[in-house]
Amino acid sequence: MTRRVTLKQIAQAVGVSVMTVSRALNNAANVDERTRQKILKTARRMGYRPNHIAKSLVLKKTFTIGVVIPEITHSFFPEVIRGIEEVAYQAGYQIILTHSAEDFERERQAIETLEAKRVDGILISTAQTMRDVAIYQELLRMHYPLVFFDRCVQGIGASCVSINDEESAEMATRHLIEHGYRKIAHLRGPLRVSIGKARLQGYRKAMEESGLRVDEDWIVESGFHESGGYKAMQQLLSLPKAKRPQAVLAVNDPAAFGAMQAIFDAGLKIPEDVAIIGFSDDIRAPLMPTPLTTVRQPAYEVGKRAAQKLLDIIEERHPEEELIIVETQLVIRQSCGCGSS
Amino acid sequence: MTRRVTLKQIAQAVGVSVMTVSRALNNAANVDERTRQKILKTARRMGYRPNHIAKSLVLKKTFTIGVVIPEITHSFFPEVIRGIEEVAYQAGYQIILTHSAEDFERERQAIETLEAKRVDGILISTAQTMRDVAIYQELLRMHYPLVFFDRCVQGIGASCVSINDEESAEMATRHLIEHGYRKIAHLRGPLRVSIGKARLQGYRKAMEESGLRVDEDWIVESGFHESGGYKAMQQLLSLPKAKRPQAVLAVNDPAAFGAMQAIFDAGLKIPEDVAIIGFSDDIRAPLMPTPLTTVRQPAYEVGKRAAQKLLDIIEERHPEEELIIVETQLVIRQSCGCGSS
DNA sequence: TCACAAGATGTTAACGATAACATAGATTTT
DNA sequence: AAAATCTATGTTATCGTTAACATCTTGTGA
Repeated sequence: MTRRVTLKQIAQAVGVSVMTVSRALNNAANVDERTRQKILKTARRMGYRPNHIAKSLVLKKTFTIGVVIPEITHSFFPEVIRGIEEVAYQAGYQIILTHSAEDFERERQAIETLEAKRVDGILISTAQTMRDVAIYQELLRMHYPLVFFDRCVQGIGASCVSINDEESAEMATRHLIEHGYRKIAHLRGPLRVSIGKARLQGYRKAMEESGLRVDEDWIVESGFHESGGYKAMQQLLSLPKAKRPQAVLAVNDPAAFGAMQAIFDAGLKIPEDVAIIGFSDDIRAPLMPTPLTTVRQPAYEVGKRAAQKLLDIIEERHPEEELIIVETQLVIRQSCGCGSS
Repeated sequence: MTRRVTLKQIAQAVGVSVMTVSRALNNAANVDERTRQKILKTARRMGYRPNHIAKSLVLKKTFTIGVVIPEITHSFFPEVIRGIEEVAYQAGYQIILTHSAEDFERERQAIETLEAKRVDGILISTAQTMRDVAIYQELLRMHYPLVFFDRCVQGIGASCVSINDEESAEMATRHLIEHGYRKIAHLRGPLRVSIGKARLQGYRKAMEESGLRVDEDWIVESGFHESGGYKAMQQLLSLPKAKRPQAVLAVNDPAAFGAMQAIFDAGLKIPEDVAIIGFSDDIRAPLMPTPLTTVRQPAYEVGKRAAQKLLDIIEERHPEEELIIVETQLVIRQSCGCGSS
């Protein structure tokens, strides 16, 4: 790369000290207007580009935040990123995006690199294979600004932005119960991931409070993807007829899509034979052969709130731990048994 | 933030010079094994985290690449990003993601910041409102590694990774012609964006070579979104019956979705009344009431190739200008008039 | 007219790391 | 055994910028 123009070179060209150039370019006070103009002109002429690396070194601030997501393709995260990016942009921050591909080791590496790059703070949605919380605790111990979003680790003192998973799952399950279904199954996510646990709890709570028995065979792990949903649903459909569920709450929409395919492949109908509700309001949800009733997660909003909270910590406005809940909404379509909307 | 441990502090603790610590931590030769072990142990105990900012300053290398995309939500770009991230990760690079929101001024700012942060190279997909190419030329003049992807600026000496837009549009148009349609319209993108221009050209070429007349009223700008596609299609449907097109090639899938809705809202049927082909193979394409025939763009592949090319330039393996074409594939479904596949 | 404030600019050190060269002591070569 | 080579380590300068303090001018009020 061509050697870059530095403050020193501009200083020499204009015939002033480096410090004066620095002051002029940073619009600091106490610089003679004529000197400033001359410096600005020369800087432009010479094609000067500020060096934020040097600046960061002395300021101990990079105006960069690190984002660690487990998954890019799933339509939820791009929306979250857009929210984060929007808030960061407004505040003059850049984002370094890293992708753990649901792999804990890769996530740990990502965090290490982000630390090495001295990002001003980190936003994390944990990987499915998360094993221990020591890395996060270490970050917190050093007072490294850290905010979890969507998939949180709670109880270690970090702020968290997520949706009210438990209540939402409860609400969705209640909706199925109101339709008159009694045998309701749940395709659950991994329990070490916060949303997996919370949604399962919400499901259980709704069943319990309605006095419905939960057969443990109705709770099957599906993971977050189509294929897992397909297999899990097959398993449910292979139960003896008396045990077979009339309705299913899926941990997210992709799992629901897989399950719908399995139901279809078994020659059954939705919602007549099996009703189903998903979670996400994936872009594809309204386009399914039977449009999918689902819990809409305002992903953009989650991203925005998470970034705002992180900046509040970084800039020491509201550094205290906080649990921010973004409200969901049950989007009723046909898969739950409701008439065409 | 807590004061960070530095090489100097480790050096003092162990009783050696800073340089020895640096060497030990970088696995350089000529460090006594016992000394190295002692240093490594002390570094770990003290919770040392390397400072890439300082490192970057002296090495003039950040192991970071900047990515500028015009749009995050559109399912194409998240996939591209995943490809970029994957290649970057393998090579030990991080990515700074910036989002121009289709705004030229914001894109210019993003590039400036990336330069200031001294990223080792930049990947760009230009904004729709692109006005002049001076910024890119400036980057190239300074030999700043730069690769365009998807929406390229050609003829200024930068490498570009994209799909064979023109040929693909030609192929898709031919397919419509083979179905026997004669009056074929095109919902085009903005002409200042490379894909807008190329796809239009491909359409024209196919029509011309088949000896079909192109009525200029058949070429309507739709932009890249549903709403634009909807409006553009309404415009086509309002043409006098004799001029009304029998088939449409849309510049991308979202535009096609909008158009399909307009056709549906006009009480017409796809493909019986109007056939349509899109471009992208959006995740929703197979789920449309009439599944959409479309040109599949291997987005992940585009991301990978772009990142690889950029790294080839950065690491001076293949710095020469190159036009990399990733092959598309016509995914035949029903909207073009083909029977159920 | 003198002391003092304010304005404009300069000087020095620091941020945390590495490159390049320097220097002891140990080991090999002839 | 002297010279040459290698090994382990240290010293100094540097990357590009800013903070903090120092200095020099000019203007101002008593």
